[in-house]
Amino acid sequence: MNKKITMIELAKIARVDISTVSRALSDSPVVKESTRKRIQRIASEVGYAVNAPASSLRRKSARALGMVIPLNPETDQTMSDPFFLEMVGGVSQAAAELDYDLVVSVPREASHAAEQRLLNTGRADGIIVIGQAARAAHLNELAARNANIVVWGARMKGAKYTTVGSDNAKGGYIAATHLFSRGARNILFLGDPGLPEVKLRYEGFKKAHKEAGVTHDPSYLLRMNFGGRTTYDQVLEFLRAGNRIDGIFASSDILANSAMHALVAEGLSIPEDVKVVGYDNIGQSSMMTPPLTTVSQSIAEGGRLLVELLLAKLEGGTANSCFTKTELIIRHST
Amino acid sequence: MNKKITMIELAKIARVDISTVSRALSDSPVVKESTRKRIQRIASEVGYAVNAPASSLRRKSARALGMVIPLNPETDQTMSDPFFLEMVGGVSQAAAELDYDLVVSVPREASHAAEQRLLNTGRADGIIVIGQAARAAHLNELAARNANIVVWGARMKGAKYTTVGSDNAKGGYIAATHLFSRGARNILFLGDPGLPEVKLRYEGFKKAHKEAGVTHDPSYLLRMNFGGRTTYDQVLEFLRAGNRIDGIFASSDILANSAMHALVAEGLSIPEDVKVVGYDNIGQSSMMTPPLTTVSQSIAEGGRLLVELLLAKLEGGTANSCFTKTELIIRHST
DNA sequence: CCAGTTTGTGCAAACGTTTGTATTTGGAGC
DNA sequence: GCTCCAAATACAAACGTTTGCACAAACTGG
Repeated sequence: MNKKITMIELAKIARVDISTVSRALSDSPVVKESTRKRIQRIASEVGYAVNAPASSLRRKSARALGMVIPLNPETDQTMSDPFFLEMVGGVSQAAAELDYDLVVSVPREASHAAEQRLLNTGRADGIIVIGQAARAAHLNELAARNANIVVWGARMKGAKYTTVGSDNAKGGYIAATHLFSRGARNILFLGDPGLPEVKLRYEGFKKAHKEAGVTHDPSYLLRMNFGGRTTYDQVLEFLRAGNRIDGIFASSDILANSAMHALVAEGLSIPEDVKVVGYDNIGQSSMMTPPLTTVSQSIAEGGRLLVELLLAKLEGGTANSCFTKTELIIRHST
Repeated sequence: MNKKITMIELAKIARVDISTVSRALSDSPVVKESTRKRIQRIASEVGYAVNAPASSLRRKSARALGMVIPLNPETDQTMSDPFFLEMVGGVSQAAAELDYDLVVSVPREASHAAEQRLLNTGRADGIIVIGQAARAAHLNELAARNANIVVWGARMKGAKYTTVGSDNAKGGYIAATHLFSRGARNILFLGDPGLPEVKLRYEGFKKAHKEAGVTHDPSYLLRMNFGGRTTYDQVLEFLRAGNRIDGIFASSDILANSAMHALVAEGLSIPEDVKVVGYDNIGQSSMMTPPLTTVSQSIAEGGRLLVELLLAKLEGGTANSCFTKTELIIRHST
């Protein structure tokens, strides 16, 4: 490391005071344009970069956002779920464009220690939490202390924090409606309605049934967590128990994929025998066999919104919870 | 934000000097055990956390690692490739366990500006770069300046930096050998040998052919980048041109998946007509139809190794490049 | 009981910025 | 040529830690 140059040395080179350098580098209008340009030129010539810790210390702001991705061992979601990971991409991009760094934390425990730490240590100015699930109480507690926090997920009653998420009820509704339009009448729902997001999807799903005059047998709900490890077996068992279906709505693409796998194993063809709709529109869904029709959550848009709302909060504004565009991506026409 | 408490106030409460508090919190053996315990207790009671920027400034170490995931627009790899993203998970976990924070950066341009910035601003003590591709020269330049940098990828001739990666040559070799053992003789290779990793995989692949006495027709190499967007069409075209194959070795699971898709479209069954082997063992590969036999890169292990080697470097040690366990995951027996 | 040693704490100086305030500089107006 | 004002720059005090050093207290052995 060619010994790092400091602002003081830069000031010496430019023959001005260090304070002028500081102001010049932050584009303060108070320093004369010619001086500013000159200092900036010198800075880039010698490869100077403002020391982040020092700057953060003095300004009491890290210009960094924390991103917390809680892996609830209970729901069996792992880092390999592309949904989570696409979210990292989206948020990272959005943060970078606004010149914020992103500190990622993947806590194992269910407490809100990770959030606390990021905020209390001053390493992040605000944090983005992906998924609330059983942690809503914790998050509320944090939010109550006026913490700058934005959450990806469904808006829950009484939640004190800002959320961004897809319109889950609408998502469930359009998925079911699509299946009806393709002739499906006996639709299996996959997911854990214990999670607020899934609950809303299920409700939208049922609402569509009611409106279409199709009865939904509650036993056509297969409870399973997001991990997808048990999906194949559960669906297989369901089919072998003699249940007849012509449609599946899975609350995530990963579940849909495993379910399709089970269908094929039972000799059913997709979409001729059974039509399948997923949720998320992860990158892989277009490459599945057959390409999966799914409800798009606009993960990239979500990432951008999360960052924007958080920054608005940091600047003292109020940020309202909002939905990302929730639409059906139709991948096979039958 | 209940106004953050500082070490000074903590010292007042504990009726000791701030320096003692500092030492106590960092588990210095020089402060008496009873005092240490007492201070730590008080700290956790009042919810005190050491201010990271101040600490970083003083210690000249951020206790944070940078992770750079360059998205080369040329090779069309996007954040949605689960491989990259699983890597984030692995590294993040490993870093957290060693009490380091992880600053993630996803630069768009091909320069090494992101690495520079993370290092120069002192926001990260060292950085992990995922993939080298066309950036080897940049990375060498950085490494030459004694930068603390560890790279995921194949070890390249003359590279000055430490690398961690799977044993690509071995991977290609065992993939081909497996296909032979299943009776395949006309194997199609998918990937871009312009990339060092893929080149090695291809060489191992050819070596296996030579040893098995099977001739490899160079036209059975379909050049394509990692994105996978064109794979389906390329494979389809290849088949429709009348080429007969009974095996495919794809240099990534994503490519393998699209290729399988094309095979099915041509009425070929897997693995009866064509046996397919992928590379990476991403989470989805076990859920494909049929489950994909693939060469495992041990991404989680890779993440751990990257972090460990980088920390070793930070502590002044020398870190030798190394391989992760590279093994075949057999998912269908035929 | 005193010198010498160990053990535990306190003092104070950094670390590299940012920013409120003071000071200089260079013009304009008279 | 002097005053006054604005524009541009310099001064200096923080920000919250860590750590070398000095110091005090408590032991040890002779």
